[in-house]
Amino acid sequence: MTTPSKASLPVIKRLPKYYRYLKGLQETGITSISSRELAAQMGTTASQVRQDFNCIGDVNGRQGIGYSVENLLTILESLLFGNGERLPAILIGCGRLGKAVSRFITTNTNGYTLIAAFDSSPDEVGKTISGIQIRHIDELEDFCSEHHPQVAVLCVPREGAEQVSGRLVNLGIEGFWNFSHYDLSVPYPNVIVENVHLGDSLMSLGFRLRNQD
Amino acid sequence: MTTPSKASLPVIKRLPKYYRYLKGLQETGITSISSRELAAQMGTTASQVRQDFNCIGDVNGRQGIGYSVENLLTILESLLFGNGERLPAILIGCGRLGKAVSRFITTNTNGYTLIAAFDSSPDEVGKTISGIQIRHIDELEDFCSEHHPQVAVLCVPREGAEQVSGRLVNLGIEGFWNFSHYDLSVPYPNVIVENVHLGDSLMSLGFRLRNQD
DNA sequence: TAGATTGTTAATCGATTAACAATC
DNA sequence: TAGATTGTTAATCGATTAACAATC
Repeated sequence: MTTPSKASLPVIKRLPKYYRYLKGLQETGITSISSRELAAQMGTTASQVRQDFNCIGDVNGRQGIGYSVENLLTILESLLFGNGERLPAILIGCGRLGKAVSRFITTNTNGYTLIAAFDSSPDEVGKTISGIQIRHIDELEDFCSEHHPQVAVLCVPREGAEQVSGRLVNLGIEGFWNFSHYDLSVPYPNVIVENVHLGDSLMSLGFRLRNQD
Repeated sequence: MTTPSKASLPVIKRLPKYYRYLKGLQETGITSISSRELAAQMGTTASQVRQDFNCIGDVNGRQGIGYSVENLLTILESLLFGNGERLPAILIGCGRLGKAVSRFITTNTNGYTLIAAFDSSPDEVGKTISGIQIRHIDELEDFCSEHHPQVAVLCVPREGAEQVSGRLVNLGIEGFWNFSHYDLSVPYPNVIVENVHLGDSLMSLGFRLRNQD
């Protein structure tokens, strides 16, 4: 019996990659895979695969045979997507980028529902974006205390990002996806931020540190 | 005299954060900063700051005083942006997301110029996006061998990403910014890919490993 | 059975942090 | 000078890799 140790951040970051790769295997009808083969295909080591699997739960690997693809996917799905409920997300900023991203969220992601959109321009308020009425940013606090969105997608200009991210953190937003070219990790040290850059371009993803994995 | 050791990947990843923070200091008129204070403000340790600075070049810190903000910015700028020339970038996929991202590149990033845009739909070809005429994707090879773009921004649907990324790697593209919900690191192990995910959503940035830092 | 592969412990590697002499 | 701070070496910490008995 395994006592799954809490997965470290590097392990957690590898999980989506396992998930997508195993999903591909499942689609081609492969039902079982060894750590050695999985590692070779994914460009890592068999040791790492086994170490990783040992902290995510009861993977039930069978000596001489390998792991059940289906079983691994079930475990990874529950870790990555929880109970399958979509996280309620709100969009902040409904300009060109916000419009495209709202479409991206509603059509290309499985993990979220967009429940509201906010903008500071009176011209945009009342208009519809991906089937959702745009609200004025002043309604943010009232809306959040009533509907408790968990994720905020920031599509505001750089200058607005700092102020609005402060409000969002205070409102208990769990994570954010930030397209504002602004580094959110400085003001909120308790929030993990993944920054992605090429030159000085920045896109970052933030989430609160949870107690468990 | 310092013999700057080659910076490791974790160090490199921290550079943009130093850059942005120091830029903010410069704007408020601060000309000098100690590792201790910089670390406190950025949420790291003074040791790490000094270790990092020691591998990026001749930072010329002065005992008892600290580092010159301007000097640090100069060093970081040259590392992050090279000679200041904008990297020629091409956009693949001119749908809703592509349109927004093209705007984002031309207005919010300093490191790139968008030199071409491609789409597979004949309806889009010939139209203009952020001031650039959309070409048919079949022209990709010819265009690249003539103009040698260094970065590709992928805004195609997930299904198209694998095939087109293979073509781009063959064409010598140095880096890509990928909005296609597709993990590029599996097929190209020599390309460093930063994946950012929240649930099953994926955005990734890829770049070829260079010999030097 | 024999070959393959797991689960887990030990060894290695690398990154972060601490310490401190040098010196502004 | 005395206090502050660097540059750099040493110590610690954590993650990755190797090894191997257990066993399918």
